[in-house]
Amino acid sequence: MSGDEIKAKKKKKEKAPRFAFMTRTDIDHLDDGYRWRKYGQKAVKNSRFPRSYYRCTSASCNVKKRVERCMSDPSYVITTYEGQHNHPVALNSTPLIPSYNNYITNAAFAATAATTVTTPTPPAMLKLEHGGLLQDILPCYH
DNA sequence: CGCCTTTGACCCGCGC
DNA sequence: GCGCGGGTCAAAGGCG
Repeated sequence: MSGDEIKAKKKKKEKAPRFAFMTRTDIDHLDDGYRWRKYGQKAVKNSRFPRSYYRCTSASCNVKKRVERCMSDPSYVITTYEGQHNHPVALNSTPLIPSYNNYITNAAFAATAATTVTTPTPPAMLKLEHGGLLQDILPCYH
């Protein structure tokens, strides 16, 4: 890893836009068009289920992804995106959710630029090919 | 062969 | 001052 990353993290908190949403699916690996590499797994106190940490495999892509199961409904998965992709989709295959990626970027940008909470009028529910449904979007700031 | 996954241990920041 | 939680990294192995 590069000291720059650690330096950036330690010296300066990079303003990575955080965007979280709840999805109902049995699979954690939803191909949004990008490749993710799991780099850690830790159990949360509030949840009896472990939380998974993913990171974009792209070289210049410092995007991080956090996947956790709902404490009350294990059938629901909370995905939190941190940062934005800096390179085009590496997957030449058909992305599972075309609007998915665009939606995240839009929401993240809106949350960062707009101080006031303004919902960009997103699709209420996106149908996932895996049989899941995009339930709701929540501006997660942790 | 290449790529990704998993586990453990380590480290830092903050709270009380 | 001390402790805890959360987060990250590294290495190895397995599989397609």
